[in-house]
Amino acid sequence: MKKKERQKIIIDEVSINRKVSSSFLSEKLDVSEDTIRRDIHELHGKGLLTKVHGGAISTIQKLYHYNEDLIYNRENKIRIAQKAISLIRDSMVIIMSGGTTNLMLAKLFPKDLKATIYTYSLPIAMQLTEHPLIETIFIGGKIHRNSMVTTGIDVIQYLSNIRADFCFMGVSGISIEQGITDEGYEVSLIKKAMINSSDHIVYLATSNKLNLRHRYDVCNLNEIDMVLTNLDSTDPALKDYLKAGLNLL
Amino acid sequence: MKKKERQKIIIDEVSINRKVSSSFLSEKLDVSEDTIRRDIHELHGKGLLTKVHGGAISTIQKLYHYNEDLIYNRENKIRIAQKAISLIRDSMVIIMSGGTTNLMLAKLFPKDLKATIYTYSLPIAMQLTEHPLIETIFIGGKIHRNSMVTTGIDVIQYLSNIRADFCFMGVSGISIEQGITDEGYEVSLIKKAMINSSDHIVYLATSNKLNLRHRYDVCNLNEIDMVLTNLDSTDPALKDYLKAGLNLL
DNA sequence: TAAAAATATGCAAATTTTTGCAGTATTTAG
DNA sequence: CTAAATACTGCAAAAATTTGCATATTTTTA
Repeated sequence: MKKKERQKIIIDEVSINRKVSSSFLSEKLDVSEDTIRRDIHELHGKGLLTKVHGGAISTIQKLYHYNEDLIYNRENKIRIAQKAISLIRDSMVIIMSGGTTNLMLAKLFPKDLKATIYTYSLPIAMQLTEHPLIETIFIGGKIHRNSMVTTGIDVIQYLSNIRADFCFMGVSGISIEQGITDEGYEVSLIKKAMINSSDHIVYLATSNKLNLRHRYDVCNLNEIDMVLTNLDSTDPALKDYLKAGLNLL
Repeated sequence: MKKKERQKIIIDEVSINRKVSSSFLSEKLDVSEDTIRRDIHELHGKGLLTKVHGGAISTIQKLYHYNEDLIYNRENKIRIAQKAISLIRDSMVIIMSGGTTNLMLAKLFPKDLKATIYTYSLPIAMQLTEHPLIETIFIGGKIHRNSMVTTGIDVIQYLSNIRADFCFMGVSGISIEQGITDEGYEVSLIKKAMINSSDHIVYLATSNKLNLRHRYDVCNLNEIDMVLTNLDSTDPALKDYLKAGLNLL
């Protein structure tokens, strides 16, 4: 019996019976207990079941899984996320815009972080369900298919009624002359609303987003409290931003 | 070079350059063009890039992927979803509650279906982003971690302002005496609100949900327009439901 | 506490998957 | 239309992964 088939049967058994022993599975599947043990170890690593002494118990099944390997510029995004995490304290209220840097941040939040997070991004909301102490509020609206965020007047209205400590903003582009800009008109209005509802604006940018300008203005440089990039804050590429008075980390 | 590593490099190249030729990749990675062709074929099958003549072009990256193999009772859910699809027409307004049967339905909607769909479920919303002609409206609120749906007064209020043709309701339990019931108080209120906002209530139930009762009432049998199960409507297990005057398919 | 059961580790053998090649079929460009 | 480039199929060899076993270690049970 091939490994994949076998592991599917293990998942089904655990789903039906809640707890299953390695010896039972070994007999049922006609393989050694060692093989079952390995399978259980692997499935546990994927979060599909929980390994216990002598067997396995079922886990709430998450059908959607996040493939981190696919993130472009992943190491840089991890670096940025780690800088962002150093700003966060328990009991904060945070707004997160979309994008993969924010998604990486959501993933890397400490598992014991206690916070309230507002977001309009489906992937980020899904990722936040893995954090037991985070209260996630999803801002509803019409789904924009490609970016998997909500749009529309509902989103802007909702944002205008909340007050957050921090807004972590990503995706768009930043330049000295224009500040933060975005490709879409509606998204730019939503981001403006996020900024208006937050005490501190932290812009997350991989270095390829620096000096990039889009069609719609979101805010000026002087409205941003801090920019977090994968570069060291002494990097020559950031010289002009420092000179413009921006806080870098 | 191992296959996984190689495929990651292919994805990165396509992301950077938008279009890449098989011969370029073959040289760069020092493998035969046949191997590249196979890789591209496999990555195309996973939706990670688009195969074109002589190479590949990039696809919008979806980082969250749906593992259909993990759905318990999958074949039964497909059967139910197919029955549900036979009820749907273009330009309908539909409310979908949570659960894996509804998720399967979302997946199996025709790719050319034109409809407006309201949902409070993160996985279902994500699945609906694969349907180019479906307008998905996500009902915001506080995320309930395990079931990945939104909860709270916001959801109920939002629902009270819309009017849908159909509500496809799943998960809970159904019995002759109590009708539809649910495990959670708040979810039961939300489901009541879904029912109040819909012209037709269609309950989706795998046979193991029949004669199952939970703590909180959602609605009586006589409020349900139709029940779709994996069983044939002449099945003995459904006799009492037919006698109670229920429509079955 | 001692004995039994479960787990972890290393390894060779077994199994499965991948690869390049040769030949054939299809598509593209001139 | 023809020639060149690309794609597909089948296959044997190579590579990668999996498996059961033996042994040592750890955990659980009585």
